[in-house]
Amino acid sequence: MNTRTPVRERLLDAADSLLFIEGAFATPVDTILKRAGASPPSLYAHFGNKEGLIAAALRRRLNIWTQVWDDAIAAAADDEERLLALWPALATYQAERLPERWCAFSGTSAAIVNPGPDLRAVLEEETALLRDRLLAYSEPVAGAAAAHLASALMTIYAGTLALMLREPYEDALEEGRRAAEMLVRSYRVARERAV
Amino acid sequence: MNTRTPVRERLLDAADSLLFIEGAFATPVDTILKRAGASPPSLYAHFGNKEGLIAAALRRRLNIWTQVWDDAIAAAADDEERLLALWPALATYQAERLPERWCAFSGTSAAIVNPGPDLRAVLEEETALLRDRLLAYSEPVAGAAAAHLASALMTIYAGTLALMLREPYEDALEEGRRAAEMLVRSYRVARERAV
DNA sequence: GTCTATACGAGGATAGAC
DNA sequence: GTCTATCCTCGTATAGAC
Repeated sequence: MNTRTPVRERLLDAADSLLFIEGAFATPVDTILKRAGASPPSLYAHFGNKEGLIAAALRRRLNIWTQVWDDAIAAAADDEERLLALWPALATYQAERLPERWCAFSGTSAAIVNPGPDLRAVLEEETALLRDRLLAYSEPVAGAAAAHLASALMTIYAGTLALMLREPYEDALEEGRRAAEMLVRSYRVARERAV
Repeated sequence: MNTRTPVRERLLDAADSLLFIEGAFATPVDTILKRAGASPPSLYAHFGNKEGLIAAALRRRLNIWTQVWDDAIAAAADDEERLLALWPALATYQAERLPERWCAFSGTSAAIVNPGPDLRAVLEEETALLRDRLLAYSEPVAGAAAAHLASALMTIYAGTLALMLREPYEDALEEGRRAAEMLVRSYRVARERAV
C-alpha cells in the first residue's frame, strides 16, 4: 500500500475506480476501503458519509473531464471540429484518463433518486457545463438554429454514453460521433443555403 | 387490498411502479411486498428471488412497450413517420401506460452489472428489438445508408431517455423527437439527391 | 397458496485506543 | 490522524403454521 499518497487521495482513487464501474449502490464502502488501504474512520472524517465521497469523486472527475474537453477543443481546426470535440474528448477520457462503465454523472443520478445538496450541486454543474458549451460552440455553426443544434447534440451525447450499457464503448463512441457529425453538417448546410 | 387480482399480478404491478421509478437497488423487496399486500413467500415462490421479479416485470414491460410501439407505427402516414414513431410511442408509454423515471431497461443494466441468464435475456431482447426495427424502417428512407441512420436513431433514442435524468421527460422527448426528425430528413434529402 | 415470524448476512457508521 | 473492533439497522430469504 502506498502510504506516501494521503489517505484522502487514496480514498478518492479507489472510489473512482469502483463506484463508476460497478455502480454506486452495488459498491459497498467496505470494498472501497480495502482498495484504498484505509479504515472506516478515515472515510467518515474526510467525507462525512458515502454520499459525500461520491460527490467528492464526481467533483474531481468533473475537473478532469473539463480539462480533457478543453484540450480537445484546443486541438480542433475549425468551428465544426470545436463543436464536435466532445467525441474525441470522450475517447481520450474513457481510454486514457478515467474509465467509467458509462456516464458517471447520469449513473449517479440514476442510482440516487434524492441526492443531498452537495451531490445535487455537482450533478447540476455538469449538466450546465454541457448545455452552456454546446450552445456557445453551436452559434458559429448554426446561427439562429444554435439552440436546436445544441439540444440535439446534448441528446446524442447522452445517448452515446447510455449506449455503452448495451454495447462495447468503442462502438457507442463511433455511432455517436457519426450521428453528431451528420447532424452538424446538416445544420451547416441548412444555414449556408439560407444565407 | 384487492385480493381478486392474483398475488402474482399484484407483485408485478407493485414491482413495476417502484423498481423503475425509485431504482432497482434503492427499492427493497419489503416495500414492494407492502405495496402489493403480499408476503415474502409469495414473492419467492413465484419469482425465485428479487432479480427474478425484476426480470418478470421487465418482460411484461417489453410486451406492453412492443404493443405501444406497434400502435404508433400503425398510426403513421408514411415511411418517415413510421421510422419516427418511436417518439410518439415513448410519449404514450410514459404518459398513459407505464411511467418510468427513465429507460427501465438501461436503468436495470446500469444497476445490475452482472445479471443472471434470465435477466440478461430480456435485456438483450429489448436491445435487439430496437436495432432490428430501426434498421428495417430505415431501409425505405435511407436505402444504402440505412445502417448508419438506424444506429444514429438508436443513439438518439438512448439519449432521449437518458436526458430524463437531467430534465423533465417532456423536454427530453421534445428534444429527442426534433433531433431524430432533423436527422431523418437529412438522410432522405441526401438519398434523393444521390438518386 | 398464503401468512407470521424469524434467521442470516451485509452494509453503513461509530467508540475508543494508539 | 489513523487503526481495531464493534454496533446496529436493513435487506434478502426461509421455516413452519394455517
